[in-house]
Amino acid sequence: MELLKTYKDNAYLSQQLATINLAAPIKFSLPDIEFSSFDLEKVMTVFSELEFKSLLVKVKELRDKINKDQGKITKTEETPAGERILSPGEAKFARNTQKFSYQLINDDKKFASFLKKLKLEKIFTLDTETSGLDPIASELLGLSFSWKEGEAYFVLANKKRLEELRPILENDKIKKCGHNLKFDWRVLKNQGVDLNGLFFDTMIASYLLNPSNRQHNLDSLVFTELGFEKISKVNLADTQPEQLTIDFKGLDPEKLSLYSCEDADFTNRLVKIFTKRIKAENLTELFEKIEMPLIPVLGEMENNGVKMETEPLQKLDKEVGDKLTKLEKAIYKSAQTKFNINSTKQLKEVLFEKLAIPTTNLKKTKTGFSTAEDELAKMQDLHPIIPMLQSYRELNKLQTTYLNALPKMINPKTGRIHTSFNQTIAATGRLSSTEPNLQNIPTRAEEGQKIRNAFVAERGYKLVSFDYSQIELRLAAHMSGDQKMIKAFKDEEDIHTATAAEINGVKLEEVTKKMRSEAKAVNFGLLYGQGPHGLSQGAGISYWQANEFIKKYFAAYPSIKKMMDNSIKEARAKLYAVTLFGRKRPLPEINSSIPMIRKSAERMAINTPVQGTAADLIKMAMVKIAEIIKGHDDDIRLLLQVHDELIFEIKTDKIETYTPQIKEIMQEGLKLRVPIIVDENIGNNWGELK
DNA sequence: AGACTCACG
DNA sequence: ACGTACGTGAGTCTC
Repeated sequence: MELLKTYKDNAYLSQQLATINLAAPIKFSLPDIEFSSFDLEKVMTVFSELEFKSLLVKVKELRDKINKDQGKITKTEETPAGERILSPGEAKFARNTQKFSYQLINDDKKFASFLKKLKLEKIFTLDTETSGLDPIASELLGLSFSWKEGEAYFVLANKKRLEELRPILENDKIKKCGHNLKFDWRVLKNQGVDLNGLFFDTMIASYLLNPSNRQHNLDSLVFTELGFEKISKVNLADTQPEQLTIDFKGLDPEKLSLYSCEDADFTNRLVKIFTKRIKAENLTELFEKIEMPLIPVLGEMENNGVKMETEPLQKLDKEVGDKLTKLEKAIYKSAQTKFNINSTKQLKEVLFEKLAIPTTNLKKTKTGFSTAEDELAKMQDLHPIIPMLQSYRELNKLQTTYLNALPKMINPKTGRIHTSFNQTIAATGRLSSTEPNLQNIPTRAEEGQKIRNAFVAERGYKLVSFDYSQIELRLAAHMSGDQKMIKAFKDEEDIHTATAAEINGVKLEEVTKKMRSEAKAVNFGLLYGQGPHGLSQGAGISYWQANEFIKKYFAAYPSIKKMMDNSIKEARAKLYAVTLFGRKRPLPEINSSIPMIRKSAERMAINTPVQGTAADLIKMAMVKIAEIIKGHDDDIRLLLQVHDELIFEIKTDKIETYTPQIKEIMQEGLKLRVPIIVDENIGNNWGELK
């Protein structure tokens, strides 16, 4: 293992080190060495690159925490210098002392003997190697297998071998483990092989065990759990750091085999560790019944993709471009200077210095007064430049984030957009979507709405959406057991109108538009643990009015208040928030002595059970729906999930067949004290679904 | 890399 | 006295 000579050897680490910039030293203790964070450069020679990187991450985490804390601690309190003892697991920087038996299977004889052994196994770990990271475009180079510690096999892929492996891969009685199995599932699916029996994904296990971590990559799990430093991909392929993707194609099979076998072997070891921990944390049901079965569902959605028409976007792009050019000119004229409107730094100078727009009541950021939309709205009448800036911002966002970006994401092979649905990112249990994010396509602004029109159904099909109506509020009503709110939902009242009637003490038919919109703001805000200030912003009313509103709200719905207090109490005792399905979110800061940090954790304790249960619920529905539409992908395909809605592409004459079944699954999957209502919409494009 | 802004539920 | 709503991803500028 290569130890670092000095940080100057490594541009990345050198930059990292420069950004640390600590005000006070942090002390570190390892079994055989003690050092302060000021001495990082001196001690770096005893670490390998990966060790040192992980150390830097820890130092930065601590620095951020200390900086955050310092701002809030009063003068009388001494700021404690950070001190931290690395846990044995972290300190256990095991060196390469282990023995491995890894085999490259690259001829018929070796393959026959390997296959014989594999056939004896009822559970194993596998990993696929491809020429790239996009499962659609990539070529399958090989598969590695492991079922015993220190032993693994790498099969160099060809058609014949894949055919012989097919019965095993497709047999759902034979359990498959892996790390990020969705990728392997998609790769094999595109080779015409159905990977069945997905049993244990270490990435998902790691996520369920610690959903606040955003990184669950294999290398760092192996390092922190087993103290082993895997061969780095970069070293393997001799790739330049600036190269984004690593092409394994043409790589020496021996090297690829070693790398892949290591992946399978160590994933297999992690399976053992995480299985115990999942069980100990009572996460088995959630893991086995929801998260694991969801993998092929998401894989299918990603493979399906969604069709996009580029012509309407190009037309819109031109319109928006013209408007932007005109706005730009008008803004320069109004400011009597040319500047970069996208630079908040320059914009601030223009607004607050050159044009001297008064800054009272404006929010501040770290670098001065904010120019965010909320703040611009406050200045709206003070200068004609403001409305132009607001339009500019809206249109510019539209153009850069959507109009320019989306057409580039159309896959040339399929003519469709294939997003990634990430299952291990959001701390509450929600999915997230990347490359591109199809969960934040505009809907509110009128111009933006047009972008949805470009997402279309294939000829002969329609897009059909199913969305849970007020799902989070219904869950809050159920979980709190609040009689008034339950009754409102049972009577199928408009919940915001009902709330407005309750807090204003008027009859339902006497509720004004204003009363309803205020009530709506409170209903939403309460799910976030909002205080009077936030509500006054959200509802456009004064602080004191907002304060009164909240008081009345809790008087009308006393059990909601009780539930919120209870959520905090429970989190304080257990140090985590929990959903109806047993998903846990650790909240270690719930007992912090620093009010701001503690309050923030308290809001998470209020919000997570509601948001997280809604996420569990729709995931469960997706799994069940996938079962009924399995094998009918010519008739119906699930394309998108947007937190409380599912969007399908259904053959026109099959819509009537599937709609009631899907609705039934979504509405009846979980029995609550209130009905769950699902609304459906049909259209030729996404814009028509409302 | 971090800050800011803004799109969605 | 203080700040002040939950959860995301992406584009752009600045250092």
